[in-house]
Amino acid sequence: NHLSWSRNDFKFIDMKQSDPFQEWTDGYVRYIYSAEDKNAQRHLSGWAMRNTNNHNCQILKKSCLGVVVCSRGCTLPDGSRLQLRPAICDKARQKQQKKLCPSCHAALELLPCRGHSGYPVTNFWRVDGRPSSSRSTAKGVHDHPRPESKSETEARRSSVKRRVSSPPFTPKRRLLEPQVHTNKQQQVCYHWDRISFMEPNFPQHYPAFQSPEAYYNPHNELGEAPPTLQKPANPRLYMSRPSYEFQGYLTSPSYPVTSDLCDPRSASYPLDQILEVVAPVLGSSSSSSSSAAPLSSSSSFDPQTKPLAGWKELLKSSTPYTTPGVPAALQTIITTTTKVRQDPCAPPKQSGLPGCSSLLENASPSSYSTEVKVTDESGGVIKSLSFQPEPLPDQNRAS
DNA sequence: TCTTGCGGGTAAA
DNA sequence: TTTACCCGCAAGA
Repeated sequence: NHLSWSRNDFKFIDMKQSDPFQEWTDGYVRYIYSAEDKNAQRHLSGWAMRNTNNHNCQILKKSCLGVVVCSRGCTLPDGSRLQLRPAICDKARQKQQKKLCPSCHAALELLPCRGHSGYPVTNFWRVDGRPSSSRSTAKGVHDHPRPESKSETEARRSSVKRRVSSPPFTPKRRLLEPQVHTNKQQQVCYHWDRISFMEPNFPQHYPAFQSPEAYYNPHNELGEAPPTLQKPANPRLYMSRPSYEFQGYLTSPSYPVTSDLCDPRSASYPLDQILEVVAPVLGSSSSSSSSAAPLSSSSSFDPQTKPLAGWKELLKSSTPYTTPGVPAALQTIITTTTKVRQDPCAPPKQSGLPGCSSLLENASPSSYSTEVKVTDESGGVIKSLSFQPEPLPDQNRAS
């Protein structure tokens, strides 16, 4: 859906709008933040995201570490479950995993994130084309409960320091989010390849999965599917309940549940309400039926009733990269985009370009040759236009 | 002590 | 070539 991002890029730029900071991004979403946003400056995330070297000095890539849980799956005294934030540092994390569950003293277990085609969900950060903003792109749907947020972890640490003889740790949020699923359900929940996590009703069964963001109908203008996250297209727009915490962050406007939002041809979305149009376009069914799902307060979701075999059969017959409803001209942009680019990290003697940091600060169309491959955060080609001073190399090693 | 970001390097697809 | 991931380093909280 690079093209849809591209189009949204222009809208955002034109409208000079920014998103309120999203701490719990989930799904294939993208946000543009004001440069004044401290959380965005710190590349903050509620998820435990570690830095990943993508050999691209302009794009910071982070991948999710998952969540640390009790290996026995015990229930804390308050009825909640332990969901610790994995330490970011490898050594610290190893040390962390040697610790025991504060409740049942069983070993702790790290549930790795496998929400992006079997790999951890990734977040990409980069300075926006506008000098006063940055943007974040998330790829993948977290297939595990939320860990403690960073602020919670820090608060707990400082609390532990203050109170040497403190009672056993009970994460604050776990008090608020009793886990209603059984272990069997967890098994299902933790492996997204068994079910669709874009299933709108899913959060009703797993409160810890609640994301503050609106999920958008998994189809988009180009019909580009996430690499292998090929889930059956769900034509419905759905969103989770507003979070009961981090209200300061979650000031997203109320998202209109209209079929327009599901129509890739509609260009009338309020910009500050567009997060991302995601999705595997599987066949033609997804774009044609765009009935919006209401905020579901009841749930009929049952993994048992959605056998994977059915999904896979659907996937087999799907054509994820077809683009129903996409204006031909827009597709042409991609197919004709010149793939010549300069290496922004290359020494001046090779490229004649400034170094990475200065490039970010002084990015301008003149920094590149007349043929520029413009990519999104994940490295896909999104446009070949030149009016926007956005040097966007591949997310990975620019060579 | 831990987080964060950077970057060299390897391996697999 | 792309992507994931390992490792070490440095700066800073």
